[in-house]
Amino acid sequence: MSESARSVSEGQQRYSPAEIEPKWQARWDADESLYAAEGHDSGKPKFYCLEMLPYPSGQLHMGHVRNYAIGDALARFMWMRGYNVLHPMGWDAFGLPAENAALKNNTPPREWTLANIAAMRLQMRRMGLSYDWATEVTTCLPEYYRWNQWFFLKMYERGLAYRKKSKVNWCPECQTVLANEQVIDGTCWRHEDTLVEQRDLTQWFLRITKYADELLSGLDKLEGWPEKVRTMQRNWIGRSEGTLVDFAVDGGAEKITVFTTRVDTIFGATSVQLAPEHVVAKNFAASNPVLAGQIEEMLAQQKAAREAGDLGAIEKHGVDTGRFAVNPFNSELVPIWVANYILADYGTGAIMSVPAHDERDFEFAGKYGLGVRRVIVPKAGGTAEEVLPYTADDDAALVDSGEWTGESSVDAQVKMAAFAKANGFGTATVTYRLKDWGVSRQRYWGTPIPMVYCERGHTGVEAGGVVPLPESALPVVLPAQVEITQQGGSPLGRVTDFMNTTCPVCSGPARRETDTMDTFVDSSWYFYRYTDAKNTSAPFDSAKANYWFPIDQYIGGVEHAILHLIYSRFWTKVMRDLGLIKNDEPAARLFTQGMVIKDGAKMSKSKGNVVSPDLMIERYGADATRMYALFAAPPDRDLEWQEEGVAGISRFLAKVYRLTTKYAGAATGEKIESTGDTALLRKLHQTIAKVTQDFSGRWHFNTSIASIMILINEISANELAMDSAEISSAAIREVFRSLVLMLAPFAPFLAAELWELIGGEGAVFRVAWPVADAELAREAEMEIAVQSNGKLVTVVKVPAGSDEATTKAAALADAKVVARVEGKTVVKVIVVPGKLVNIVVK
RNA sequence: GCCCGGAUGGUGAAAUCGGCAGACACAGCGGACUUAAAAUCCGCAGACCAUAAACGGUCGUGGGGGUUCAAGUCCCCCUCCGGGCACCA
Repeated sequence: MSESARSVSEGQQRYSPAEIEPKWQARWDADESLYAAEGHDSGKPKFYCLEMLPYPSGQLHMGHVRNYAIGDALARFMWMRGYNVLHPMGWDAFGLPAENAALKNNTPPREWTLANIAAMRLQMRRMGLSYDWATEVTTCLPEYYRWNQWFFLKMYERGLAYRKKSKVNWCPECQTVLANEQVIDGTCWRHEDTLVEQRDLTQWFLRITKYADELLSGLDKLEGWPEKVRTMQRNWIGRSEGTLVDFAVDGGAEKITVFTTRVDTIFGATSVQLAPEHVVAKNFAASNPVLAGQIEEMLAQQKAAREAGDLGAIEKHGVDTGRFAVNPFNSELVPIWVANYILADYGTGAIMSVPAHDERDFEFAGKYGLGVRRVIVPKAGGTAEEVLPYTADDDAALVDSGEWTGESSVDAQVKMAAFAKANGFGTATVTYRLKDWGVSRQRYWGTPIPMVYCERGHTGVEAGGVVPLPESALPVVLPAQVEITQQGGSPLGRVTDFMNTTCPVCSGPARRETDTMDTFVDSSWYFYRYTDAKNTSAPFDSAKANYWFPIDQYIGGVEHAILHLIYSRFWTKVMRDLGLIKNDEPAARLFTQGMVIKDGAKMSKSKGNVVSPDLMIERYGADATRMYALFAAPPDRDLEWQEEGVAGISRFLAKVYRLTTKYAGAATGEKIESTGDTALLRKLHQTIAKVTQDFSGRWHFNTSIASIMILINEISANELAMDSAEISSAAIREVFRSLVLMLAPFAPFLAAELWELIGGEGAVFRVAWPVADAELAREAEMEIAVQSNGKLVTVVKVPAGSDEATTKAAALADAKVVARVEGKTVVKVIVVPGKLVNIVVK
């Protein structure tokens, strides 16, 4: 007789996830309707639960497992609470790794990607994740990316997509352009050791800056988003109110427009500073070889510093051009300098330098002996010689500033801007740090940009000019047979069949745009497609999107706080303005989970501390693996992966299994109420209350699971009482039924198995969530801490609901309290009913 | 430099509204069961002091100060760690 056969014969089958999980997975896989969302007419409130879609690398990692365990627990809970839940999954399937793999393995990117998707979909099914696969979205398929192209054309029509030549970030490793958002500390977001170069290229941009103000003000309303993410986006948008002021160049026709946030200090300006790239600086240099050389040197130094990754470390320096500018407020001549710390791409690339009231200007003036002129003083004690630079603008007033002398700084900022405007030499303005989104990528594995260049040109289009394709020409399909190289621009440029086409307007020869779109375009609107994934005539049906949106809960890593989460907010606003949707923001609530750490560092291949989810599933089962991911730390904090902990959860599940199977027979028992029931039912209802509360509030599933463990410990401690019928079978039935239901969001396989064993009807995660009965949950006795002067003396028991007088009397009657208080004067007694008594003595 | 987080036993953590600090687990130790081990079950477990034992005492939530009958929790100052932004005019 075999080992396992004997244990079965004893009626004590052991918990075996290796048998339970594949069995249920097969049943679930066979039932397409199991996790399908219902229609708008379901009569239930809707709940859109979404986890960020993964890049199909081929392997789920623990970060994914954690992310999906959180989302899955929530989705299942919401089903059980009677919601119509949309819980979809998809693949962010374009991107460079597929091209790298193609180079390495000689596999076409499409094949490699689709194989990875199949592998990861299977892993997700093994995890028991409740996705509606009928709505699956794969961004690298033409059914999806044709709508990227469609949106691109819509944006082009509205001037939101445009082409311009500019300095762009170039990653030599990726051999492509990067958006500003993809440059981290001067390096590529995919290659932290690769410094990004600046190149002059003609590229496609999306006009995200048009929505800068709305993207910023909308953050205030996103109360369901972490403050951290909102702050990061605010900083990224970098709105700054100020004034543009034109300084005429003395002895020249040119003018220099400076941007300042402190126009009230303009009477203190003692120089104008230009970025080395500034056009006026270049013009001066044209007739001044010495200056030209100095500017050249400055640019070279900046380039070197950028390549060393430490732009901030170069010392501020500048050169006097020998020319002067006219301050339009007082007609004073101030010297024009070129300085290395002036940024060409912020504001106008030119500033007025006011050493008395700006830290950097003060430092710079000190170095070169430029004038320092105080024009702002504190309102209170304005005559005091406070230390310069004095940079405050609240409770500050102007001095030596002509007709504005005596004005407050804040008022003067408004009035002087208005004056400049009235006199035609300036205006109030708003500047942003946010730049338009460069979306051209010189890579193969991405969405082709639906534009052609008409070679001969036709009316309104010069030779080689841009012509948008008509919608009927979509999708522009990526050619399949492409030689992938990482040199010499987009691989599409070498596919002549693709390249050579005809102009849709004049039918003359034309060549296609060979750049592809940034993959962040794909992920900017994918969650709308889930609501209508099979639509072949539109990106989605507006009625469907309007029913489901906004996303009720979006869950993902904080690393997307700027990139994906700002692009997708932008896309939502564009789609709203196209009349496709009604919502202003994609997600009402956002949750950013912590990282998964091992041995003190984020899990990564390079650190060699990766723990494979497959291995964990093999050793402990999917239920134990996902439950551990929820138990080891609250979801917003970093989680240290300790395999012993997974083993611990596995032991807990085994205990649940043993006890539930042992008492499964109680389901058919007679219905007698017993006095032994009270304590066990009390613990049950306390547990239901706790777990329910955690779901609706802060998602501290670690404490939910802890409270279920306490319940199991209590059940285990009552085994004798249950065996001897001191506890009724009705109570036993209720306890196990609720226990299994509470387990369903965390350990769905085991819950399904046990639900069947105890005779439950239907799918366990569609059964109504148990409701806590406050009456049953109430303790009969309360433990009251008794303190003397705030120090614990003893704990006394009083009947539940005892009033203040009773509680106080019980505390004062305690022998230890009497001994402590004896011989001292009781100053006062503080009673917190149900909690504590504090006797203050002298 | 600026802006967010965070710091609690050997470890992960709990304490949700200012009210018994360390729930629940991991690792550990002791015991039961076993020829033995695994598994399982029972028990111990913040530090220090005291004690034959029991009862006990003192300290304790990064450091310092404050408010309060009462502080991990509130206020002020500081240290360290993680993250974001940064010559942004």
